[in-house]
Amino acid sequence: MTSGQEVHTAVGARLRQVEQRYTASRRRLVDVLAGAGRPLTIPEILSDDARLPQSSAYRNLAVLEQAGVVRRVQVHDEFARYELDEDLTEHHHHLVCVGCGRIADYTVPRPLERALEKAIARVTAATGFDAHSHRLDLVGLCASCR
Amino acid sequence: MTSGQEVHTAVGARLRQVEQRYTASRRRLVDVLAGAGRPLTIPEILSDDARLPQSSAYRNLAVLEQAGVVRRVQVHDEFARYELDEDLTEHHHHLVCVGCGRIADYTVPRPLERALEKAIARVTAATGFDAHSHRLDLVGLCASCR
DNA sequence: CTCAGTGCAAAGGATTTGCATGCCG
DNA sequence: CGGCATGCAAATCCTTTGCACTGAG
Repeated sequence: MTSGQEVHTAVGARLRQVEQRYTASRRRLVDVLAGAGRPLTIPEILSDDARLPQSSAYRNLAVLEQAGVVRRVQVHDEFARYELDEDLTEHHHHLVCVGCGRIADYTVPRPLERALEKAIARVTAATGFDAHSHRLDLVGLCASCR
Repeated sequence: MTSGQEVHTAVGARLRQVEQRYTASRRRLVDVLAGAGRPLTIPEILSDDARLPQSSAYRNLAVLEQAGVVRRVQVHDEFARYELDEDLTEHHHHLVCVGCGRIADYTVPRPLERALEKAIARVTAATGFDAHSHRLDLVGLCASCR
């Protein structure tokens, strides 16, 4: 896990690469997401920092996504969710609770992760599909919804 | 892979379990999805069979989903997609092309699938999250978009 | 006859955009 | 100063719903 300061430095660099500024509200969005440790919906983000107007949140999250700073996570939920890019945090997957709709991060054992990557390489060779990344979600019930 | 006739029989049974009829338009939806071999968006489904009005398609897909006949697949796409439930087809995963937005089905080698299940069992034990199913998507570029 | 299913048109709701204003560079 | 970022409000667009009609049992 990188410190908050490092994250901001890295985010600033990425934004500059796509000729975007690292403004105060964008910084706030990054702060909220960095502090969550799980993908957040827009309503969650807005309630976390009341100074963020809805439309600016949507607009800035789109900019941040384009800059490779945040990632949009789509689930069966009605709301889209956002999280920091894995380069800024760590490679992980999601536990999707069908009871309460919450999403938690988790990481799989290193050996399995390696097996996944090997298998993905085989898929590329066999199908001609060039995989940039993979998503492994577990769908079920979290401890409090069981 | 089950034949078209078997699929209809199984679908009819599931609908009866939730006290729903297997009507002509529901049958058409199942036919379209069975013939696709990949998750389809509503526009794709509608253009495949012009006799399906939009609102009925949405409504019947919701019924079929509730009956466990179809599954809603959410991707970065703007449209939701639907596919037949895995019990009616076969356990598989998705190749998501970021170029054209298309989604293809694929299956991973049996040994990896077993490794996944073992790892999932460990996650359940360690975190208290009770996983009913898993999703493994590969995100990248398909052969024609490379 | 009764009631679920259908289809049209209108409503809903998350997300996007137009436009006037403020602020960074 | 010039142009991007902002914030409000209005528009978009996928999806859902109200309502009158049809058809199966």
